[in-house]
Amino acid sequence: MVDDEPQIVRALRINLSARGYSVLTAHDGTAALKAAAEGRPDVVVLDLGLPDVDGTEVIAGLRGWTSVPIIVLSARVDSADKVEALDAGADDYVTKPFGMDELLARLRAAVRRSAVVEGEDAVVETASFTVDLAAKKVRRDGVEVHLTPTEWGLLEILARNRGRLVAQKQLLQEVWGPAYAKETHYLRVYLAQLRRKLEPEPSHPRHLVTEPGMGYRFEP
Amino acid sequence: MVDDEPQIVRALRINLSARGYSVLTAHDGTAALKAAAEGRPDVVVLDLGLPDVDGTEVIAGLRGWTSVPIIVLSARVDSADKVEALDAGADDYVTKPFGMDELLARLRAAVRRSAVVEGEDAVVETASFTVDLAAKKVRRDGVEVHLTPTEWGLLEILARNRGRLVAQKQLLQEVWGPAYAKETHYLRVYLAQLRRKLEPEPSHPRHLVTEPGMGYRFEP
DNA sequence: GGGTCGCATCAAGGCATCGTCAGGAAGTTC
DNA sequence: GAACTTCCTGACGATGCCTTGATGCGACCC
Repeated sequence: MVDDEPQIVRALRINLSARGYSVLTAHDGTAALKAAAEGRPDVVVLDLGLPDVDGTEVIAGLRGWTSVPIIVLSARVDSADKVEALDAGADDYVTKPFGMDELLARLRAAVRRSAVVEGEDAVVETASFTVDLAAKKVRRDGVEVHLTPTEWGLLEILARNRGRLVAQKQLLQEVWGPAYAKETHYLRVYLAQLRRKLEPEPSHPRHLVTEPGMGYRFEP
Repeated sequence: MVDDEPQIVRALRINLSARGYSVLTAHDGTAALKAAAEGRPDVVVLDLGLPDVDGTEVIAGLRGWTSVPIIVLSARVDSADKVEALDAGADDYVTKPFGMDELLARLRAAVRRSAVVEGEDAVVETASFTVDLAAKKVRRDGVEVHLTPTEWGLLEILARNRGRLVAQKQLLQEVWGPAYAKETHYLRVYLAQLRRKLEPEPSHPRHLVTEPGMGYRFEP
């Protein structure tokens, strides 16, 4: 959050913090570039009327090394300014005075967009095997293990809830559908298959643990 | 370009065409969704006040299968409308009347952003063939292999998601359109053609791998 | 000790999905 | 208008997955 007007910085900080964002602030362009390099923000809100350097130079300075979303704030409604800032690499341009709702919505849109880009591969590791949730791959001792759709469906839910107990009913409903909530036999068959494929000692599972009477737990 | 006011459509078409854009137009939401599915635009400019369906529904309809940038045009300045449209998945929101300069700058910004996403390694190599995503060309043993548009569409998605499993539904929706999500037979036919053209042993594919019941995977 | 309940394991049949081939419709090019 | 390309569709056999039943084991209650 880059602005030289303390009251705006303050208002934004309060609003953003209340919504769970963590906020870094800077009051001029030089400090902004430094803070961005150190803090690696997920999105930048940049006021154009800074005391030291021109706003477009800050944009250019950021764009030199990062594609972080930049939302420009400005009191200037002249379209030439907007064009200049956007063409310099800004992602959005909001004129002051602005509605907090709108700024937050534009912020969400910017973050959402860049989240898609990152598409990080969430990988869950255990002592004996590795689950790549994005690629839908499982490796054991480096070699890839083939899973059937049902096996993968089960493992995926357990891995996404790793460390937590997942109820039998939930597993059945999410993998087989709402009508199968009581077919607990399916779980036994497929958990046995998963253990045979993944556990070092299938009969003494260490990662795919049964919680008798309740459900199953993935222990990383 | 989706708007029910002919004069706006006309003004935009002239301006955009003069700058080298090719423009598809639609005058209501239904036609817009159809045109987008067929024409695969690089960016969508969408007026919210359409005669048939609500604008946010058009946004939702697009977001169901594509992440194409959507710039919303609207006469409504109320911030609640902006928030609704942006949260529905729009990338930008411009209020009428708008400056053509500004709209064009926002358009450039939107296209630039999505270009960055695409700018991953443009060349994907395997042991037996090479895919050049930027040039849309495939070479095998140095010689160029001709692919039909559909074959290329499939290979492109798989190559961009190399290493990752791509669901059948996603392939069908992105290549054939949202209405074809269940025509899995198409995939079998075209994967067979791609394998025949690219794999050393088409009946034992090593790079275009089937994951039964789930989808397909490109292994570099 | 007998009975019940929940869990693990194994095996086998039915059936959904996959790969393949081929023919015809629609559109393009010359 | 003929030759060609591309796409869609149907038929067929084969693979492998899901389901289901049978059996054994341990924990717990009576």
